[in-house]
Amino acid sequence: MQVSLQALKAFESAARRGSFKLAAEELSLTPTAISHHISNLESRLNVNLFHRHGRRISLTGTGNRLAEATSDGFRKIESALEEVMKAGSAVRVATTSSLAAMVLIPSQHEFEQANPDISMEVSTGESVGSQSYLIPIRFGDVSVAEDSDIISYESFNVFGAYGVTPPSWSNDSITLFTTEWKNKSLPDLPFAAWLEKNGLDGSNIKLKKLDQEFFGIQQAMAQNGLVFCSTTLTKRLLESNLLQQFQTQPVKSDLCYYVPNKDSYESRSAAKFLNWIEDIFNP
Amino acid sequence: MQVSLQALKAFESAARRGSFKLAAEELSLTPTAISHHISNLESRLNVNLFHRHGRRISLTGTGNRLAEATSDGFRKIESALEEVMKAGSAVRVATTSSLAAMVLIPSQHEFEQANPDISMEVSTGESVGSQSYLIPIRFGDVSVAEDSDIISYESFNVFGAYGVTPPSWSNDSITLFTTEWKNKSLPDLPFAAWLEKNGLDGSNIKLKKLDQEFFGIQQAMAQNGLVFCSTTLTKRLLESNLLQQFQTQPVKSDLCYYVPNKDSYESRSAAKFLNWIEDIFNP
DNA sequence: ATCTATAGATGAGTTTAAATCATCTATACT
DNA sequence: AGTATAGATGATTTAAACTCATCTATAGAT
Repeated sequence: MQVSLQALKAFESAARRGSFKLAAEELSLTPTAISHHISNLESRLNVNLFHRHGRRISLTGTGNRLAEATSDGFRKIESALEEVMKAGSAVRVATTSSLAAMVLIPSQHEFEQANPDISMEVSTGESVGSQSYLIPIRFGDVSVAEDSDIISYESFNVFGAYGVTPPSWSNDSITLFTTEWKNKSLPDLPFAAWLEKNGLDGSNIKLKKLDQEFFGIQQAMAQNGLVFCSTTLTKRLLESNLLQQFQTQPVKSDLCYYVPNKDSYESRSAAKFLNWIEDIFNP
Repeated sequence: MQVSLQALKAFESAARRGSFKLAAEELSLTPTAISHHISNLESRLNVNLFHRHGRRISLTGTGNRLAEATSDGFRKIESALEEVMKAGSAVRVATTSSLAAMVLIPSQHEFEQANPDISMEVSTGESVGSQSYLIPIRFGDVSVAEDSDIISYESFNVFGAYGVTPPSWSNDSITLFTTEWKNKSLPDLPFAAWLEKNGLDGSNIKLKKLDQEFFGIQQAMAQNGLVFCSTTLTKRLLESNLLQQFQTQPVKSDLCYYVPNKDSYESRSAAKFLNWIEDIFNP
């Protein structure tokens, strides 16, 4: 093109503001720069774009037509840019209450410390519209998720509040918090498999079922009790000695966390977030 | 703005052509420049815009969205620019058959010689839609035209083919070509006033009426006859000795040539043309 | 009316952004 | 496997963009 885009931007701004001085302020330039741009534009186009009444200016008819087009055009470009920049400077993550409460929100600050240029936002609940640039972390059956989308295969085990005496499985009557999904299409927790793997089939265990894993965890912590739940959710609490685990072995399940179309996120902040969350899940 | 428009243009082109090399050709740059622009853009936006498969590229989802907006935006701006440039590089003039045939078309070449960067186009006829940037030169009653729009007040006189013997008004029976407008709202030619001014009231003059002035002029030239017509139309022919005038005095009329809203033409080519045509009419 | 302050124009000089060149890597096609 | 092509990267050069100093014209105030 034979006319510079910057000159057009200067013109657009001057036309919109009706003054070279104001355009200069808007673009962080000197009025001289605007004047040069516009006279350059006028001589390249062989058209007067502004009438000069001494120290006052007004658009010519041609100037007016050009101004409309340039304003529309730049506005379009700028609003798209803003969208994209938003995507680059923030990650919005939507996930289950349990993952949000037990993992994401507690480590949100840590992520932002490690990535000062990215702000992280966590949301839960159904109301999560399909906003652009939202990263959903879903919890579900491994068979419904694409292999490449899975960020964590869930294992389960029994945990207790820190300091609680290890239960003697064979003798005592034990109360264990566990989860029964509201959503019936989700696979059940592998409690039977866990009993078998740990040779505790005949134990005298009473289950208290809640519909969110983190409710059970919180109950166990509050009442010095025990909870059968995902190892992913408890990792942080184990590390900070708010929970403990015993001699029992974890069992795999058919449950996993996954991000639908994980590879379709090309914003660098999304990529950083996904790497970071996978690192947390699979250290 | 924190991203350069040139980088966006480079991106737009690369996105549209699907190749840095092709974009470089389109923008008359090196592929290196495109590459720099795009990686600069990507790091400023914190978003990958292209997938790199070795030496092949493809848009990311974000890239695609941005490309749509930038393409639309730049297209809008560029098409307006083209319009304006057309206005700057050409003048389109619409006028009466007589003015076109006797004045504008004969001096078209001269104008283009004097203004090599401007191409001039002359059109006549009713079909002239209200195209943008068309300059109409109308012929009409001085009372319907704005004073400032008038480029020529018409005077009338009798002219003859060059070399024809001057008529002896008192003795001979003389045939005179003249004009009777098809359009009845136009004032008649000031023939009676001319007779009076030149003291020829009683002369033996036979009028042959045609509906375009230049028909009369051509007839007079072809038949070594006489024509009563506008001095504007004949000036060129007088100068080139194809017509001559006699001892008679010209008379003013109520007719004029004018350009509606003459001052609204701000393209420099239009301004040059208008100056030039006024110079021709009023030397 | 005259004076002052302000907006813009103009030309020369400076700065920074943008383009190129040279070099390197990866891949598609013989 | 070998060659040619597209793109990446870093250093260097170039040209466009911006500013500064100066000047003009006008709007508003005294």
